[in-house]
Amino acid sequence: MPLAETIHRPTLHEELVDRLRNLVVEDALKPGEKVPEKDLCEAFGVSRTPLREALKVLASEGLVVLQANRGARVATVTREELEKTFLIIAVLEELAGELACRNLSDAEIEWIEQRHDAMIKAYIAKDRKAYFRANQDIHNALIAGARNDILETHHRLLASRVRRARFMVNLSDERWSQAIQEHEQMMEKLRDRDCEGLGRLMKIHMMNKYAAHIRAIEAGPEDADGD
Amino acid sequence: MPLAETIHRPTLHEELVDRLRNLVVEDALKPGEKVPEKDLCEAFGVSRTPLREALKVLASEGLVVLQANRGARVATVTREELEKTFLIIAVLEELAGELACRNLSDAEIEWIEQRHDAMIKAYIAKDRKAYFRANQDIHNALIAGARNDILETHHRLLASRVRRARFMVNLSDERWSQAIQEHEQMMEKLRDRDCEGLGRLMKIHMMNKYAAHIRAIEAGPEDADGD
DNA sequence: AACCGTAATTATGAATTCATAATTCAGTCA
DNA sequence: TGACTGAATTATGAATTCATAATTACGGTT
Repeated sequence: MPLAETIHRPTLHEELVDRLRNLVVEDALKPGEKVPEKDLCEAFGVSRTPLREALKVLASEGLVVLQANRGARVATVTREELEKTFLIIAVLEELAGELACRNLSDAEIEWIEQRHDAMIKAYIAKDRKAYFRANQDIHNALIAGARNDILETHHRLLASRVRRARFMVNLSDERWSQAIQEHEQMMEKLRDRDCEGLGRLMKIHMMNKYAAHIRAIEAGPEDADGD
Repeated sequence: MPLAETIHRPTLHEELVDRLRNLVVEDALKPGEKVPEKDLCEAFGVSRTPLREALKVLASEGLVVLQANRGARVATVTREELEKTFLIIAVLEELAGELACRNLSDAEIEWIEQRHDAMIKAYIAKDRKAYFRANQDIHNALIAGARNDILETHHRLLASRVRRARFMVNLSDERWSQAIQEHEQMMEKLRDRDCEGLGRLMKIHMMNKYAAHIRAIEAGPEDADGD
């Protein structure tokens, strides 16, 4: 073990990338909205240079779109893009599940098991907030468990673009119970260290999540929180 | 059909992103090398502002690493990162193959078939340059055929990081003939529109490519061109 | 000669300034 | 009244400037 971890003092533009990304992901900046440099500079109390650098990075991540001489807009996600993105996320989660299943320690699986139990409790109590948190923890643990930071990065890039879509979907009772069942199966595979099986399930889980989302927006585009 | 396509005047920083990326991918800037802003500004005849914006983008793509107050270096790819990256590329190609197989028109498949024949001819003639070009065309056509620009983007991001590794590998006779066989099988699946089959093969093809590469660098790290 | 500390130099992060493209708005004319 | 023209305003792309961190060079000490 190294004596100490290298100290990391973030530069302004790095800080701004994070802050701006959060604004977008947390929906403080809504899709299609224009992002005037001046206002953001005032809001963050920085000059335009680091802010513009940050916008360039976010643009390369696809979170905002830059039009030359016309500034930045928060990227909108069309139904097509949503489908394209979900397909990719699904195969990345499949891979992540397979790798995580191989690499997670027993203690880590135990921790996931606990979060799983918490998720079930939240489901029974119909506590969507708690359910959502536990669900997030489990998925994050599985992605991180793959021990593949590049996979994690790309997963995060893709997920951030559809985050609103994923979590604003109106979680129907049917879908909710289906999701719970899928999670039960996933836990089983994980316990048994059936790695290919877990991967397959995670892919299916993601595709079902997408299908449920599409049904929700086709039915009516009012928002909600969700799975 | 629209009367005219929207004119796109690239900004300096966009232009620089492309140019710099090419320098890295084409190995004019070698891994680990420091990339001093001043020199590049002179080389490109621009001020530091757009160049720095471009470096931030390349850093977010992982092609260069930025150290605060210490400038940019071309990213080095460790063996671990190489493996992590290949795993992801493999599942993306699997997905791409499946989608391309469904979406490609007969005419497009015919075109790929022609490139495949050209590749075989190049193999028989032991013309590595021509082989390489045809091989690239085929892979690109399959990725593009997936009709998923987001998949294409992420594939490109990942591939650019390992491009040197992928194509500098010393292509052994054994591996070369194996690659040809794999391509034959892939063409067969494509002709039969066996989409899952093509996807599986493309994944395997990529993993074998990786394995061959590892064997090559374990054996001796002298460079060459290749499959 | 090797090592340490300090000053000079250089390179980088960030602010500011400048040039120009885009937008807004007032005024004109049909 | 409404659409068009063109000046005024605003916002953005890029260059320049400024401040500071990092590196190098130098000199003293042992």
